[in-house]
Amino acid sequence: MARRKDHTHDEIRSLALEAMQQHLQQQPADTMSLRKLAQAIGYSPATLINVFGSYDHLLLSVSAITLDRLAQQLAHHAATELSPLQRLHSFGKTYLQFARQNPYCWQLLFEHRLPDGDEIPDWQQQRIDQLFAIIEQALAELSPDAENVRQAARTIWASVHGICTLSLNDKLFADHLSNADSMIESLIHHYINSWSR
Amino acid sequence: MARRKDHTHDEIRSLALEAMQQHLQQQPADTMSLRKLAQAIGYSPATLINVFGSYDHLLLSVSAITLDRLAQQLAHHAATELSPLQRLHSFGKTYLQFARQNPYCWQLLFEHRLPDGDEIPDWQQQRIDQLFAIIEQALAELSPDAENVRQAARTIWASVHGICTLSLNDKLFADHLSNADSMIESLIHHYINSWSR
DNA sequence: ACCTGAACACCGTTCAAGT
DNA sequence: ACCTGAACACCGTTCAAGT
Repeated sequence: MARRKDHTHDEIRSLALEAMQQHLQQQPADTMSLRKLAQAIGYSPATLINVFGSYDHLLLSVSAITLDRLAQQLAHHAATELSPLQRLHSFGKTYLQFARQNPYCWQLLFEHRLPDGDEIPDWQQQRIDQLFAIIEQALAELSPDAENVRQAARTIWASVHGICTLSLNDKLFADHLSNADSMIESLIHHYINSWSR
Repeated sequence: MARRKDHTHDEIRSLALEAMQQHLQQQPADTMSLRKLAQAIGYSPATLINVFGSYDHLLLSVSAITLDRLAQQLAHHAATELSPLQRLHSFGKTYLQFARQNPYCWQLLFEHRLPDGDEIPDWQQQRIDQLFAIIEQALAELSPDAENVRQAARTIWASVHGICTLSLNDKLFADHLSNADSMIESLIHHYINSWSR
């Protein structure tokens, strides 16, 4: 058949990741497949398996990019001239906004699991640690107790995350569509109000 | 081939749902399939499609049962002789415990989405409303403001849910394994502490 | 009327064979 | 060495044909 070899390994990587991300702007991950993706970039399914190891690892690479984009937006909106409390509210707002603007990337990031014994790579966890750092920094300015800060940061993140998840999946059963925003505000306001006392 | 007809429609329903639930005690939903399930109960895949409409609707029926089991446990542990605050803590604790004891049922319940335009049936939403009622009842005893109660109930539920989700998926990156418990306690304590003031 | 075998249009992955 | 066609072992769903 037609030999390709027009691209290096890394170029094929980029082509595939780009095509997948473009798909995720419109449709959920499970409407794409290795075969469709391969056809979209003009290579065979087997080539993509060669490059990424498996379709699951291809999806994991997309999630890594999503995590980077999320981290970038969060860092950008948490400008240090804001007060700690303002930064926390900004974190929640930006997190929800990102989830809304990238629903299918976001779903993939948090719902895709590697099969069986495959472990989440270290570089993926390091990315998450960076997100926690934003919250922890703000909290540290509100309370000196380090261990408390670790737990409070995780509690706030997970709570904000839960509100976003259920909001995206329409499982909040709230009256107004915009309720997730005020729920996050309410959460951060009340939690910090008591926690930082 | 061998005619079955040994069972009524409803009996086939039960057989399939039972077999799926048994599978979910050990393995995630995506390791089962319509074909395997059909074979497990001695019918053809097409029969299950006849009975449930589609494999997706079969999975939805399993989730309905899961939701009922969850509601039952929550109601059981929220005995009215406890104080409102105690009942809220009991809710969080029971919710996490259920998620831990039924990880694959729980994942299916919250991650499975019907394709495209299929709406979540009314009877499923009614089940969720019952869960909110438990929280709302406790909150109502702490504050008279009805609209506030609705939002606070949803905020607390979604937050507890988020902590459970991330804990189950090992995405909390916490030091101790038992941290989800104390995070939920922290969340409810601080939120209510400020909210009910 | 109820059930299903066979067909249909797909999957991800492997690997011998081609260039 | 790099890539892939074809094969393998699966999917969910449909429907004509059997009882």
